[in-house]
Amino acid sequence: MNKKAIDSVSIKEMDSDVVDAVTIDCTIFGFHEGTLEVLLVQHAEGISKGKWGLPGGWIKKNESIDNAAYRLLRDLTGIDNIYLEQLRAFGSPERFPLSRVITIGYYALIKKEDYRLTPGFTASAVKWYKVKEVPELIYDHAEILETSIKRLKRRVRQAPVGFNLLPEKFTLLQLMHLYEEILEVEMDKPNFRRKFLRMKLLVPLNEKQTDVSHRAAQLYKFDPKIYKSLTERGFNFEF
Amino acid sequence: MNKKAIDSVSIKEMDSDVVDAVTIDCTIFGFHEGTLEVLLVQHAEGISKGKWGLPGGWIKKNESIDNAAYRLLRDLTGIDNIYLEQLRAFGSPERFPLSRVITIGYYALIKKEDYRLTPGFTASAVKWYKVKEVPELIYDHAEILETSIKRLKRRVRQAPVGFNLLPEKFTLLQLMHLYEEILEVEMDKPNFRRKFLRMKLLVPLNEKQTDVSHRAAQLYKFDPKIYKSLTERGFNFEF
DNA sequence: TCAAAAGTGTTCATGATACACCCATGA
DNA sequence: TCATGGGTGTATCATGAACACTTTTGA
Repeated sequence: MNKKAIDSVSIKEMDSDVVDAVTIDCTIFGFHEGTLEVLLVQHAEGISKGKWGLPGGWIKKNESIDNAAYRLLRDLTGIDNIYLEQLRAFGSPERFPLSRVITIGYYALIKKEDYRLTPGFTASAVKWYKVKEVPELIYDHAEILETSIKRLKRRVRQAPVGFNLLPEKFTLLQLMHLYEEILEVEMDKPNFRRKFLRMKLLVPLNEKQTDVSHRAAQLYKFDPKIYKSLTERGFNFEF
Repeated sequence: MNKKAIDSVSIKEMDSDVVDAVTIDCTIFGFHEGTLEVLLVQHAEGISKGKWGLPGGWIKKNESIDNAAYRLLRDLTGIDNIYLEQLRAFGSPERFPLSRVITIGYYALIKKEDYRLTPGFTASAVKWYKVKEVPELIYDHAEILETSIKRLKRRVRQAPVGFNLLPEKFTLLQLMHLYEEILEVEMDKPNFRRKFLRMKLLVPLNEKQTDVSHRAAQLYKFDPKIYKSLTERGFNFEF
């Protein structure tokens, strides 16, 4: 038995044969006109010049991985307080052609209304794509995207994270369409209403839709305090 | 906007300020006499000499992360074909006191009957601990263990991974006790039977318990082919 | 008054839960 | 014959799915 194999404590030797490069790559989801979208960047230099990929970068020595991801997103979108979750590490030896690099995948949910292109950045370099219409991606980014979509599908059934994709005020139908789009299912409107309202997660506002050519719908907002108190008493979603 | 922030393609500079050390740490679960256990190692050298931690090690440049984890487990337990799943990366800047090291957490499920201490390894250096009785662990290993337990609880409700902790042949009650132990709940025997049998995942053997001072129970085995065909048609657990 | 979406009511089938009960086996 | 776990039957209740129906609003 090799002692080193079980002792991660020992300091890595200078000339060792082990992985020494780690990046972050992040899938950023948005929701626009009933469609799920992702934010892609076009690489401006290097061997993948002109190709599209997920935004990413290096992790600095004095920041946690999560904070590195937040920093990247802030730089890219200009938004703080983004919903962000780590997926896992991706580490096939061939994933990056020039050297051995492990990447840590993240996915983020943003309210597109809050998003603004950062000054100094041209529209051709950063672009929203519909999830079903993404172009070919560099390296293993298609796999990371695929994993992100799967994770989002799962996550959305366990906690009300979908709200991070909607504007502050929304109708029950908008919420249902979000779930339908993410989960790729059709839902029954009356049943969805009752099911969601029963959870008591939504706060009805003293406000209705305006300028719609049909009966105006009640607007709701999501109250994270209510969610917190419910989760503390044990709580679960399922659609 | 910093170009580097969104372009993980560019080769890392030699003297850069970014993370350059990655390890693996693995929680190994076993099940013995109705109790969930984990395999811990006692560090023989370095600053944490004498203390207990999860088995771990470095990732080699020519192997995937998963394969690094399999290699570590094979070296440690002598077993191939272990059930193994990545948790996520853990990367607080302070997690390792001597330098900046990111670790990728794994958890594994092994049939304890298959396990044998590798020759040249003394019992004092590797030991099974009951999950509820683990000693203080080095670095952030308590967090990794905690995450493993949570993940196992979740995973066991979605797929029949629990079988990887049981011997080849088992009774329905043994299976139920495994679920009770992992999920920390009490279950109803008749209902558990029916629920599990309805799934048609178990293959009844032409064999019963022997040498028990009560009615001998039917022995079952788990057929991965059946599980596969069921998952392809869409299938889900819930307890 | 029509179209379109908002919103309510009701029925039916399924599955979870609780628990009473009988069966086989060794000590 | 008793203790112990193996195994079956059944009544009750909660939930999800299907769908018919009424309401409100702008065009």
